[in-house]
Amino acid sequence: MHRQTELALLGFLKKNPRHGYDLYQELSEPEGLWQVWRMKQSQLYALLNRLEEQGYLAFSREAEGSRPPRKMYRMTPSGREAYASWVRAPVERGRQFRLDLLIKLFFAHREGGAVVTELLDAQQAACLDWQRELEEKGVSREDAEPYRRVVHQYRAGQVQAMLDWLDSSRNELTRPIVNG
Amino acid sequence: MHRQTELALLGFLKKNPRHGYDLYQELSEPEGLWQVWRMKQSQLYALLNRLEEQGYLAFSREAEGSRPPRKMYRMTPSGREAYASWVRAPVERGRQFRLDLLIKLFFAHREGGAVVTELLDAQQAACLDWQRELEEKGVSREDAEPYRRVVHQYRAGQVQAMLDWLDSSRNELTRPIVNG
DNA sequence: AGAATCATGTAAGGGGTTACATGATTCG
DNA sequence: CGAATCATGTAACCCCTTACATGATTCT
Repeated sequence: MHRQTELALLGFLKKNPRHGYDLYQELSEPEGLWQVWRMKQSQLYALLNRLEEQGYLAFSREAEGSRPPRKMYRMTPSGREAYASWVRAPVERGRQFRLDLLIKLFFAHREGGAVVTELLDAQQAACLDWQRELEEKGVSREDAEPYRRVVHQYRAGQVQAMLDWLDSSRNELTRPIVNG
Repeated sequence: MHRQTELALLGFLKKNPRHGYDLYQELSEPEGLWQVWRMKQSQLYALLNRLEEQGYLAFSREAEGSRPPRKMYRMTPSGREAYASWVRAPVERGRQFRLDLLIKLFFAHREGGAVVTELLDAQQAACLDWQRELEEKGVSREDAEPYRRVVHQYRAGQVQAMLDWLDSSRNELTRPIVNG
């Protein structure tokens, strides 16, 4: 249970089976996920292999003329389950914001409905917990060590920026769908 | 020229030669660098090996009774140079703040004098450049794609949080030294 | 004719993590 | 006597990146 960013790829396969090359085309669109998650083609193929080994994907080979036969990937039931809980689960560490949370948000948003809200709410709760922990550790200005104060202020600033951004994202991503 | 966090270790060797075990003791002090940079002992030994291969460190073995002989590391002139420019150089990407910049700050601060100020100034300039770039890319609210807006706002929020924190750190780390 | 597209991969290497190895000495 | 300290490392594994391989087809 270590690496799980790759579960995101399942989000591309919810509706139709697709093959790797096709997935890479969509992944590379500069208006989409590419803004936050970039990889080489070979890396995508490696991730698909892993997802298949883990039982989240299954494929059938479809020969077409002379080219290497396409591997048409489809989600397994266990894949659907893993994806559904992945996309709703908040990230725990601050460093996972930049990549994992933005990826989750991409798929949560395109799925529409309550998913975005669930994710943003859960993430906000997680951030508030984190903020409380930081305050309890309480390296306030009484602390004699300047470096400790600076480190603490860095973290506090990060959490606060995340909370602010979560608020603004709720406005951006949930209202327009209702009013459209 | 890829990995350079390890140059930080040179900062421990400015005054006296030290051996690996000793360095690990200081690195592990919970009030110091340990707050932001943690590693296993074996990792430290690996980094020291690398620094030696790169010519930044030299060592002499000092046998003492039965134990494995200490490798007393000292900086080479090239090491001194590399360290001096490392500690003053700002980080370019946002993700290097959490680790690299906080480490730089740790050493810049303990060295006292103008080094902290130089680092903070250079980093502020780099952040302002980055902020300007983001504004030029200008994904403002006219942009029709909600996801692009959200990604942009995330980045803008990050830069702003960093700029605010750099300001507060200047107060924390430069004034107290003058008034002491 | 040469480049880009289609569609899959393998190989090599860099970097980190975890676990394990060694063997005397000092502490409780 | 057993645990922690002192002081060095090696080995295995995981993940990602870069580069290269293949071979037909379609675009310019």
